[in-house]
Amino acid sequence: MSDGRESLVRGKAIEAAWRGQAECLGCGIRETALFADLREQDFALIHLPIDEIDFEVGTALYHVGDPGQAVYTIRSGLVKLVSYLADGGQRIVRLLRAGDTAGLEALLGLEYEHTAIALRQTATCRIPREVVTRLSENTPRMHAQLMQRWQRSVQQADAWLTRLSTGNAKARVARLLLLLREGQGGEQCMLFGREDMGAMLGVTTETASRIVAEFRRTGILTEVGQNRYDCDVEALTRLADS
Amino acid sequence: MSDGRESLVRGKAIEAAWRGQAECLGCGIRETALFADLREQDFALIHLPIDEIDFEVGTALYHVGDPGQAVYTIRSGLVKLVSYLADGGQRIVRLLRAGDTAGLEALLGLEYEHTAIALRQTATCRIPREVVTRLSENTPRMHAQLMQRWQRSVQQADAWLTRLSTGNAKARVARLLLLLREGQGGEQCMLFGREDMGAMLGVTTETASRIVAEFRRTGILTEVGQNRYDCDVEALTRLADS
DNA sequence: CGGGCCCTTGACCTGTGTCAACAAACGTGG
DNA sequence: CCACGTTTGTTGACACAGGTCAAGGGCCCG
Repeated sequence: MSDGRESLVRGKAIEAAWRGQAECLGCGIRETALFADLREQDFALIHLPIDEIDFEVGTALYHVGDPGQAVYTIRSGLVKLVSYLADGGQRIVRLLRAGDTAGLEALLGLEYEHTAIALRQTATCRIPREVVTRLSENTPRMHAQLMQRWQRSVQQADAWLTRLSTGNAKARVARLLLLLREGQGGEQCMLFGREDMGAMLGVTTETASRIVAEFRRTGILTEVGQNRYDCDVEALTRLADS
Repeated sequence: MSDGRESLVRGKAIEAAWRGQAECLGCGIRETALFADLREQDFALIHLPIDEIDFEVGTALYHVGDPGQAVYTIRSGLVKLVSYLADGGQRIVRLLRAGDTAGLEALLGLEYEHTAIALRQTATCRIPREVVTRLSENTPRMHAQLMQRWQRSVQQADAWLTRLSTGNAKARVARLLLLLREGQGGEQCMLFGREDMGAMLGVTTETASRIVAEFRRTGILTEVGQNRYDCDVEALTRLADS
């Protein structure tokens, strides 16, 4: 079970000291993050601490239904957004990577819509809601960035439906592999638990397992380490649109 | 075939005269629309014509790939957002109803991400991109509304995945019917072509047809007119979470 | 009245879910 | 560091939901 609530018990979030505006300004990933377009003067508007928080694999950034008090910029790692279904099952509706923003709904004063769980060791910046609100009231640059973030979320959600939840199981797995490969250069890609794969693709754990196993037998995937695979992009692309 | 491109040929969009700011101010559905929170002074910022455009059933508001020059507020009717798949098939990723906004991606200078097609006679207001841009640069009220629109899109996309693309076909149809019923009071709901139903649920036309037919035989649905059905909400709710 | 179009239904077959067993990997505590 | 229990991945057998292909019927429109 990769249930976030349980995970919180065993895992532990590591909270770093407040870095403050100087750090934000010089942040290594700022150009891809929420604060990308901000100018020096804008940072003076930050009046609340922005914490750097790391999450162990399996721990939750936040849970569905929690009051949304902050957004999170993903500095590195991988986060799944989980929706729990009426029947108790779960469905992963999106993945967030370095540069992505989690919990935008907090900016509207809403509760979080999903549970966000780290799939790998993940580094984040926790930005209090009020900080973003104040910035976006005072600079159109923040405003534009927010629109882009929202648009990206919608686009990813749509792609998730059309690419990962459509077609037969083999094609879905192929598309997922291709999606994982891009965004981490090279021909390699890192997989995760079969249960999570199933929850992303809308198939059972067994089906996910069977297909990965078959891909390995046919040489489309070659294990090069702990859940790390080398993949035959050619073959996958062919399978992806079938 | 309910292909938007063909539809444009037979259908015809009816363009009304420009109503201008006075009309917007007094618009009957403004409180639910994009301009909901605007104040009187804000309307002075509108410097381009906002056309009222009606679309016949089957005609397209815009096509995927078109340069996004405007957003559309749906005044009444029903619009499907269609994504075309690699294999030539199509998938409906969302439905827009009165008060919803279509084509928000235009505000970022992007091409339209989908093809938007009227499922019923639909009345819209076409708002040029520059109008919204200028408004949102000058009033935080526009800004807040836009955020809400984006959030709503994401939420709907996620719900589409978890409710309409998960579980067995019967449950999906049941959830679709419940979704159609809400938002048009009463126990009634209006269906559309089986092909469209299939494209929404990720099943074939035949499966959609079979299930609707079965629901009619078992009395869960009762036809009360041209594609209009009375539905047993109890039974549907039971089927929906199975 | 004739031609399409869409809905419905049947027969058949394949893909996936389900249930169950086992193996491998992992973590934990002695 | 090893032994044990737990979790996770793999595989098989089987059943069934849904896809596919094909035919027929109703309805609207020209």
